Amino acid sequence: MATIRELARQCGVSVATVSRVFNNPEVVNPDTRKNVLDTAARIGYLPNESARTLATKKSHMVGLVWDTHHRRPGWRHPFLQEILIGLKTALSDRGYHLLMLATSDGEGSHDRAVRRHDLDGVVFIDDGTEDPALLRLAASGVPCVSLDRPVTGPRATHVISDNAGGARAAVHHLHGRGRRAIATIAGPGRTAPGAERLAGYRAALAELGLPARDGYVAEGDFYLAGGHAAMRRLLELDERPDAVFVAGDEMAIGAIRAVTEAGLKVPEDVAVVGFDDIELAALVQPGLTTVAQDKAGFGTAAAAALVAMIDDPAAAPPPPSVLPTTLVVRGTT
Amino acid sequence: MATIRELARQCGVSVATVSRVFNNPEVVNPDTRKNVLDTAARIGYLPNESARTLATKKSHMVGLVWDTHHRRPGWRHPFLQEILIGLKTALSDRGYHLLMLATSDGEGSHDRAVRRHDLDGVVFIDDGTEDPALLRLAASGVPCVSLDRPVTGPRATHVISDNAGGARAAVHHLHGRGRRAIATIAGPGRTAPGAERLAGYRAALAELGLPARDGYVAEGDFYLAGGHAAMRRLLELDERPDAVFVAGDEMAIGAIRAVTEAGLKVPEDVAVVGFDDIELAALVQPGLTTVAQDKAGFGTAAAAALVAMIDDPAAAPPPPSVLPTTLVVRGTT
DNA sequence: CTGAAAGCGCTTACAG
DNA sequence: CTGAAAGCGCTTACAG
Repeated sequence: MATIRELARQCGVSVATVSRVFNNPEVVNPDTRKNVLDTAARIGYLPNESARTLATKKSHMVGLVWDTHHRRPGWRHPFLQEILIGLKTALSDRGYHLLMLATSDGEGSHDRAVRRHDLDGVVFIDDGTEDPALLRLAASGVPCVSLDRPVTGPRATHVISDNAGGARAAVHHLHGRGRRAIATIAGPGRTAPGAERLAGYRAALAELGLPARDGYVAEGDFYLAGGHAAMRRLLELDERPDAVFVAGDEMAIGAIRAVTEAGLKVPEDVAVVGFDDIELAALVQPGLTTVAQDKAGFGTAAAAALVAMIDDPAAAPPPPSVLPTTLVVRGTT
Repeated sequence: MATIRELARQCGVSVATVSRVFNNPEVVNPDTRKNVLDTAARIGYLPNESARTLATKKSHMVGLVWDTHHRRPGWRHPFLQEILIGLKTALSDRGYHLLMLATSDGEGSHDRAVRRHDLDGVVFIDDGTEDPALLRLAASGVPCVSLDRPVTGPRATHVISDNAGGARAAVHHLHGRGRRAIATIAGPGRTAPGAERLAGYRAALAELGLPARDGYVAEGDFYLAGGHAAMRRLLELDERPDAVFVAGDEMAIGAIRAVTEAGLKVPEDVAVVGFDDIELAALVQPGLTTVAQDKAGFGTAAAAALVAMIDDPAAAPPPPSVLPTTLVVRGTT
């Protein structure tokens, strides 16, 4: 592979000049610039990234921490693919690559990988665990953006859906459909989406003057089986709910199954609203009414926040992005 | 950050010795080795990857080419997440990170990124397009493994499901259920899975002595809407099929919808077998009988092939991995 | 078993 | 606008 030295030789200039052509083009004479560019294209010169990183401490790579799955086996994100597309696209438009950080590597932990590779920033996808390496990272001053979970750090911010708002909209919708005995199947309280959606549910009840009955809150785990089990508990109540706001679509589908198995009908006997708007929501019969998240928005917002921090090391971290949600009404309400 | 020089100073040895401790430990005196390791841990020394890569030309990173989605908008993999988990885990166990290669970056194309970053290998996830940059890459001698698509190159191999075998099993299963008018909804002929599953279907018909009727082959696009449209065409045939092998689960779900909309029943009037065994297959009602692919197997097989090529630059590429499939019988047959 | 030295391919003050 | 030189943090023959 041609090196900068070789290119410089062929152009009859110094390596410094070649370097400037690529990094600071406006400072070099237009003619020599053109000459360098042309012969670079001709001989197939490509700057070596390791050498650049070594010299500048900028790797043009952003780490992605996802799935500490040795700890939470089977953990899945409901729309990881959409997030990755959004992230990758937005990042690459700005010249950054995404490095998927391994969890079980010999480097020990994520913060080590970040230092070893001179990563310019990192994005976490929350898996609901408290990873000390992640907290160290956020505290270390490396630009960090966390998805679905607040973080604090000198250069850390997060992007999250308007979970409470979405939950409120769901409950108001149910109320508008004439339902008054509205229960909820919540996500795990240790996750921000779980906690915030539950808070939104409660706020909506208060706004609507509906009583907050203890038994009407069943906690699930965001998975189908959890939703199924939670719904069964709800159906055994003396005052059976006539509607349920479920904090995740997978759980909602499990819940619907439980309703059907009990010989009841959705939405006639029990109306159901989910959260997420996963692909499946439109495919089940009847279609699932749900609170749609801006899936691609996670990636683009994260990339924008990251790049802002990287570009201006002195700036305060951007405020958290709160992505609006949209109620999508289908057949279950 | 502590550098090797600083660590060497603190240990009273040369940087060469420190380097050996990390790269060739058996060659250094046990006592000095221990000393180096201990003080490295104490002062938090971490070897800088860019410097290592610059010196050795090994980056310990593998590129992932996925989603040239500016060209095929909306393209999705039915089980990308499972593949990524398998890949990442297997690779990281061997000390490699995964770099997601951007498509729209300033580097132009994938083969450039590979050279710039000294990537040790690359894995492609087929999107059904012919990317010249990918062909160049495979031809260049960089270790390559392609998923779901044959490639040729001095150090290239691929991993693919036993598509024909799976298709045959599906048709034989339908035949065993007493069906004799068995149609198929095929994937795009330009993709290997599309072509091979169709070939398997035809082979099975021949084995069973069933006629191969022209109208019984409808081509879809692997997506729901395509399966729906294809099924409608099949239902309009004079000799309506009583069974259909659909080359992908999403299409199968679309096909089932078309059957239902036509006032017919699955499986009574038309039995359906899909391919993939996506999560959804177990969730629809009735459950979709389908040919399951070894989803995690893609990642682990790819990682193994890649590492084998990386570890032995002189070796011939490993033969293609053909992953066995499994028929999962549920309610649609 | 260990050290001195060259080299990997860039960038960036510093002079001019 | 351009060049000479130092430096980024490692690895690896080559001697000893």
